[in-house]
Amino acid sequence: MGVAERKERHKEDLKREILDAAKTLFAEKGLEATSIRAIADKIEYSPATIYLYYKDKNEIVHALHREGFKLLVGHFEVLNHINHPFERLKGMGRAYIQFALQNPDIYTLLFNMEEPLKHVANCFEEWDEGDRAFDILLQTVKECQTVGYFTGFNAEQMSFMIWSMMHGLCTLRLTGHLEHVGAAKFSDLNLDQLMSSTFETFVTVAEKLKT
Amino acid sequence: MGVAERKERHKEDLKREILDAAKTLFAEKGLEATSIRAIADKIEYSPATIYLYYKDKNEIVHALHREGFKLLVGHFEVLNHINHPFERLKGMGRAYIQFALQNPDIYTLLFNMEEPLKHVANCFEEWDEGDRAFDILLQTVKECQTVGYFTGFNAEQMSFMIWSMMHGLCTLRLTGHLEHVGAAKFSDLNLDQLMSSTFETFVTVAEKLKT
DNA sequence: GAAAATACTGAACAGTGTTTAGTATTTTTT
DNA sequence: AAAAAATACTAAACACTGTTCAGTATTTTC
Repeated sequence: MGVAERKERHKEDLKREILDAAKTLFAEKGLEATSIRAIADKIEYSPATIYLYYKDKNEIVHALHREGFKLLVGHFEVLNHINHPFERLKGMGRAYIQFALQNPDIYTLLFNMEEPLKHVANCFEEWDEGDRAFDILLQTVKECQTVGYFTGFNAEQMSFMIWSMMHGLCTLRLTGHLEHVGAAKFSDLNLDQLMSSTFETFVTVAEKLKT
Repeated sequence: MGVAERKERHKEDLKREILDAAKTLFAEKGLEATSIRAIADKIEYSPATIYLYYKDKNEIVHALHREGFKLLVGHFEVLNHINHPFERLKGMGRAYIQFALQNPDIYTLLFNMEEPLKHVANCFEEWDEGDRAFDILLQTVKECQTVGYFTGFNAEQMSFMIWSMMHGLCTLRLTGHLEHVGAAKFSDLNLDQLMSSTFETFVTVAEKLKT
């Protein structure tokens, strides 16, 4: 049955090709501006062919959603060698910012859109990479508590607070709000510095709370 | 010239009517799902008429953008009577959350979209209500510093941090991410309670830092 | 060699934002 | 009062979108 396998492989290849084309166009022009026809053009198939491999556009978006989360978790996992939990937490913060700046559209897809998440909610069978990312944060916060950080706080709530702050910072940056307000208040600082210094402000807060 | 004035007034009325129809439909179905044709239907004019009063859809969105910021600033201004700055800051946090939950689509429009902000950047003549909202926050933080809060911190950076946290919290809530992760971690808490307690976590942090 | 399954596509449908040519109506000018 | 000009509005079209479906080659099975 080597023939069937080769065909199956080709089918998987094409599915991959569609996803890669979608990812490229998406990064170039954004989600809304990326049409099925444009994806079809890029892989040199007819638009209708796309629908033989993906149910609809949402399914493509969802596939990118899953890949995006894996990429983010990858950014976190390279920090595993850092023994001190608070140093690791700082590294995660910087990695999160870096991920958002390097993959602005994927970041928006992961955290600023409703639809892909709805799809995840309907997929019981598959492990949710998004929850895993939060678990990594939660675990790190708990470890920080064993060495005197965040004492007296609920770890889950503190993790939510940290995530909110990081997410808010990245989102305000990517939507241009940081640029808009920052230009008026910090004409000497560039935006990346402004993000960093806002993050470092939180780090200072956490260190002052240390017992 | 009474006739010309009456006509002018009618023209302003229709412009208002278009905006109100857009606002209603927008709140009902969201921005993407609100078409020019639907707005035209609601005010019982042809779609082309819309374009006699607004250059394009973006201009309608931008008009709603301006109104939204005024609404938010209004939420803040009712707190002016609170003398103690930190109590006022807490009130602002709760008002911000309330505003986001009561006007989810307007909130998204104000803080999670790029396009309306670009339009603002091109309008030099008009006072930007968005900057004013941030100024209110910044001023309050500075006042807090006079009574021992946030000592040793740069007020602008602290304000950015607070805004980021509040915005992140609201955005994660409105996109459904809080629901998604929260359901796994806090099955007993409802989402509004989860938002409140995350905010209160920050309040506790600020109080612990007080000198 | 005939039948069946596979892989793919052209054309269409219903929707979108937007433009343009044209039509009534009202106002101004002669 | 009649002609000209300005106003308010619209039907129809254009180019685009996601999506579906009938139909066509090609390949596999019998």
